[in-house]
Amino acid sequence: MTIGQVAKRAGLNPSAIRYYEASGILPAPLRVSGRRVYGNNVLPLLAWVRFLRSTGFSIEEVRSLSGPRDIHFSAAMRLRAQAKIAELKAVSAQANEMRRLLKKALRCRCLDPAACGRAILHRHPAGVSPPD
Amino acid sequence: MTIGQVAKRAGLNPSAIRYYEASGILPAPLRVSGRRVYGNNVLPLLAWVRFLRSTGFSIEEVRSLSGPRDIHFSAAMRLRAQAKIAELKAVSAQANEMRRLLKKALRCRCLDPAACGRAILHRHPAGVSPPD
DNA sequence: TTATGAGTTAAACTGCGCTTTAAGTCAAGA
DNA sequence: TCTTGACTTAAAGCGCAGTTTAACTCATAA
Repeated sequence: MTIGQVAKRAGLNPSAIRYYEASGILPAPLRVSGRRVYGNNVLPLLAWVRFLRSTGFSIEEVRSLSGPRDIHFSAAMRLRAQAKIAELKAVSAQANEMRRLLKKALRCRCLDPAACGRAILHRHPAGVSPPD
Repeated sequence: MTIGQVAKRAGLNPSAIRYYEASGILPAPLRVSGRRVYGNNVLPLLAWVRFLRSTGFSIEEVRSLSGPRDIHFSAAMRLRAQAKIAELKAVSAQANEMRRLLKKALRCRCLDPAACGRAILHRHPAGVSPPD
């Protein structure tokens, strides 16, 4: 497959695929007269990368996770994955809390944003130091 | 209060406060010999802005929400807030799904990341088109 | 043969939300 | 008077994850 075909099938831009290769998270494929030629095996790999990216792993993290090719979930990866799981839990909790507060704000009809801020943020979230 | 004092009490940098003012989400305060002088009323307002920002509203959205000063939750704002609530719900659900998949990946010990991707992504998340 | 379309590279650009920098102003304290 | 420290501005910089651009190559179809 050409890079364009891979891109289409993976739901990515060719530029993203080149970028992944340059970032070292995608192995350099064969070249035929200068052009990249991929086998089918690149598709699950790209799906895997997309999964990790959408899960919140940075490019750097994805790279560091793909160390020795023969051991998939190395100890290091397991650690990182566990950390990321905790992170995702926090993200979800934060989103839920913010949702709760926004709903509360929606129910409130005070005329003064400042006062409303005071009211809504009374039980203050995420490092907001409440006004005195 | 000077901008430095406001910044300290609001838990922000002076530059962020100036940035908010330049972005039109914070009213321009009085000037005394060129320097900004704030009243206490700016603190709940900043708390409010911080709350909206931490909830995921962009600067642009925060601006668009602070339209007519006398009506706090305008119809437009309620709409936007409702949209954001749905968004937050999706964020939370997505985080939970990713967490589920990562946990699944942690339990798996296959040797081939590609095959693992296939296995884990079998019930595919978030726009990942599964490899054939 | 020539045009077309898809590929190649390095380098610059994007968007967001600030932060940092450079150069200047100002009031108060020593 | 001089210094200090906090402020002022406009403009540039940052980090991330790609995208876009410019200039080029190449195989294929007309």
